[in-house]
Amino acid sequence: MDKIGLRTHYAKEIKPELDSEEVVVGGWLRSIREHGRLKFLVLEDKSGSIQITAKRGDVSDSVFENISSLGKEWVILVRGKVKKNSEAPKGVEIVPTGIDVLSETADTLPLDFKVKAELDTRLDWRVLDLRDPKNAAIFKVQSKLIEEMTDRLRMMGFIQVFTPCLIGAASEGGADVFSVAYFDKRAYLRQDPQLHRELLIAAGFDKIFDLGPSWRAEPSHTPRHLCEHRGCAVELSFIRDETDTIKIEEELVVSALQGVKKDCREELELLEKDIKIPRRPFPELRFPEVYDILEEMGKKNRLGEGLDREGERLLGKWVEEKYKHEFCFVNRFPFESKPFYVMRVDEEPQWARSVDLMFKGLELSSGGQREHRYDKIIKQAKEKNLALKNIEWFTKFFKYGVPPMGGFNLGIERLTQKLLDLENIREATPFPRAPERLLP
RNA sequence: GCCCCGGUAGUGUAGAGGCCUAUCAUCCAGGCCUGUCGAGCCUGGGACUCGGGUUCAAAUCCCGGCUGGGGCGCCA
Repeated sequence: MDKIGLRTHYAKEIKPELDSEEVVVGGWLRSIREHGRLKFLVLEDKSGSIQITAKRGDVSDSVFENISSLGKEWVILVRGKVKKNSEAPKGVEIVPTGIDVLSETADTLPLDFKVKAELDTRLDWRVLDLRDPKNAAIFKVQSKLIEEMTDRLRMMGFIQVFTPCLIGAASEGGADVFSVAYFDKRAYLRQDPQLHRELLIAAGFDKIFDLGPSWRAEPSHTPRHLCEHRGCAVELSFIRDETDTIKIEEELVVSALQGVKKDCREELELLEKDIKIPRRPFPELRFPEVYDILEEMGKKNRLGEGLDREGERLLGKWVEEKYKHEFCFVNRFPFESKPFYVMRVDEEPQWARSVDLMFKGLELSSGGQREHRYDKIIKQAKEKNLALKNIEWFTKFFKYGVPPMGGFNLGIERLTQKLLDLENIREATPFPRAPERLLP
């Protein structure tokens, strides 16, 4: 491809070996340091930063004087000559022959790299906030996580599908849904791509994944909830039981972490994080033993109860102490606490083949084996007091040949948050949607 | 949805009825400086969330609004 764009090099590509070469770099002006007859600029682009050095006499008077009129975060294009210099930060700098201003800023910036602003303020000014390489690094890591998981899935024979975000009937009950006007009808934003994945399995797709958003209309004021989040949602058929989905999920998580550890060195350094690759297999805890563990730790539970926040934390702590592991699967949740479509253990119907993946005491995903037998689905829907008519669009297909299947939906933002120990999940999405935040 | 806590220059803070003409850092403007490292020094600029109330006196106490955070529920 022919050379396109205004630049000849990215900042990172300016190396001492290019000494004396004419280059053009472009980016944001991060710092201006004036020392009378000597002025330093730091220009940063997506690749990194490079120092621009102007000595009176070494550069033209107009370039020299012009530097004083520039401001932080202006977008500039610098033409100049590369100079190898051991006194420069990376052993190299650029002596400018011309500086073009592409864009200026208002007087005072609403954020300041030197002062740690509150998250809410940062999010109000998110675009500027993301210019801090530390904040941008989060999304380079996130991109890698997704890349590794989807590469791995494709390697294992999964194909990517898109299931609808707009649905005609609120699917699961439980979580509240957003409703939207749909011509003269009411539609809902999906809470989970779950049911349509099952239908594709019923169609014979065998191994699929959907990477996309889900919405929850819950006014959750916590550092781990968003109103809009993304999931890597996997579904596969002809499984022996829910432990097959566990194996796939484990594989994905380990691959993702290995990829980040290998390819995100600079980002992890900026974020001051070290990735521990989890030992396999991950511990798997099952109900009702989970009750015993919690009781051992001083928490009483009612039979039929799932995990609450305290339970999650205690379990995380227990696994950390007992197995020295940050991950664990929790299996065989009480059917009482799960939706109608899960598969129960036939011999012990109070327990479901429902699996959560926990990471550092937080639920990362939900899944397990789904009920594929029509009669059972109908029976379970009745038990949950669902109006059969409302779910007929889904259940009717199970009369026509559906194999055993299972899957899970792994929360991308939660994985990112826990992996990087971010205090708030809102830091793990560029433009978070929370009960009080719909802009920018 | 329930409970708890907060809101002071652009940003982050100090402040606990009169010591507030409001602290400090950063920021912005101007000045000095030939090797800085998100420089340093000097001068200047910039704020009490809004509306009521109590009091001789309110950033400070009380009530309400707006707004943000946290805990729980629910969940990815």
